[in-house]
Amino acid sequence: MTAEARPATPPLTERQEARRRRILEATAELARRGGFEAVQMREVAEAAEVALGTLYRYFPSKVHLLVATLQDRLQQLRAALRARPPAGDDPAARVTEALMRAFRSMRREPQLADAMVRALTFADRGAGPEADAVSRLTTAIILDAMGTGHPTPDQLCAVRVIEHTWHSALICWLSGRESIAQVRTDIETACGLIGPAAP
Amino acid sequence: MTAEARPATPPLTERQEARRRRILEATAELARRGGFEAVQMREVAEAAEVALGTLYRYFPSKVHLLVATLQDRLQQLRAALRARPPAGDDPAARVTEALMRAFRSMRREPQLADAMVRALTFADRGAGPEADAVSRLTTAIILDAMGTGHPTPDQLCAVRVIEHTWHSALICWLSGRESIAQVRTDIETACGLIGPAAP
DNA sequence: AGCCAGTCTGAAACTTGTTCTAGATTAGCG
DNA sequence: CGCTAATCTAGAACAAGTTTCAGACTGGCT
Repeated sequence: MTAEARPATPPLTERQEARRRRILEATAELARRGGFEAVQMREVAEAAEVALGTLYRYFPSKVHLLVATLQDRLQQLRAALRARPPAGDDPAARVTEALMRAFRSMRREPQLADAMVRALTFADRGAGPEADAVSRLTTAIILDAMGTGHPTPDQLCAVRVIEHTWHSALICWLSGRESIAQVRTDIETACGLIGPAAP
Repeated sequence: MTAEARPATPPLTERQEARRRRILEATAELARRGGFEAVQMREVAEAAEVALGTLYRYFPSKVHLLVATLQDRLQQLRAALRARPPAGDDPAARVTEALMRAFRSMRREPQLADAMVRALTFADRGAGPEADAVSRLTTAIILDAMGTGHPTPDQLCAVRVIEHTWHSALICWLSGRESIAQVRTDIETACGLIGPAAP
């Protein structure tokens, strides 16, 4: 836990850390306003007071940039969930609540959500590691909510299906193809796979 | 059933039908070779012997073009499945088999699959109707495989989760984040939601 | 202090999706 | 046939992601 999730990243100086943060801030702000297309690399660079080339040094593409933003948000979300964990009786209910809370935070800033999620689904092999990190974070959030010590293989399968459902339902909602109620139903249905589980 | 799925499309002349077909052919061919990024509008136009403006008249964006290609494939797939339906004993097994056959056809041309699926997930509200058609086709394929007359609401929920899983697992596999075996497991797990069902 | 390597900046260039325009072709119709 | 509206073509032009480059700046080292 102490070994932060930064495998091969050389330590950044303070100014560099600040730059990185400014970039992520600017990205989120632009995305909040106009979604994916409003996040234009030149504008991000300008808003973050950084040269375009520098932006590309920190984040090698628009997709990387937005996926990193998502990663950021998920980390905050996970922390919030740790601070006030879902309080259902059985694991399925807790996972549902956790994901619905996540969904609510997406609904609060739909344009930002759109930008981040579209970037994630668009991420190809080039952004593999970053997308992977997001996936691992999501898994961790679900496992946190389940609360069972070490999950069985069956449970891991269920978690993967839940994750797929969460992800795809979110996309459908963002493109107006699915209602909020349906998203909830889908998540509940998928969480049914966890079963009442062992006591 | 007789009212083809062409709501507002004025009837095309023979030459126009041929152009449309040439465009879709060229798209598939380019995609097969180099995936999403190899499908460049200028190249499609040239390969289809059509002016760029015409290409855009037929398909208002690259996303539309690729989603239409996917729609095309799914129709063929559905026909193939009708011709030789999956032969499992229970609905869950049949749906699994249908989806695994679909998956196999994707594996045969991974670059093409990549292009089509990336376009689909990238489709925003602008390409809503087209993406919807793809979704309805997928649902139809699953319902075909289930074989139950009219599904219960619960079953429809299950179908939606299966669809989400299929879709998202496919993306994960395409970006190298999930193995073929995992895709199968995920689909089987999701299909478990159908249950042995009523006799 | 002086130097080196790495980093940052500003600006231009390149790529590819998308739009626009002017003129040629075509289809349908009297 | 000859007319008209729609369609098609060729090509320029525009927009935004990405790359490149020369020069300025920074941080660490002796």
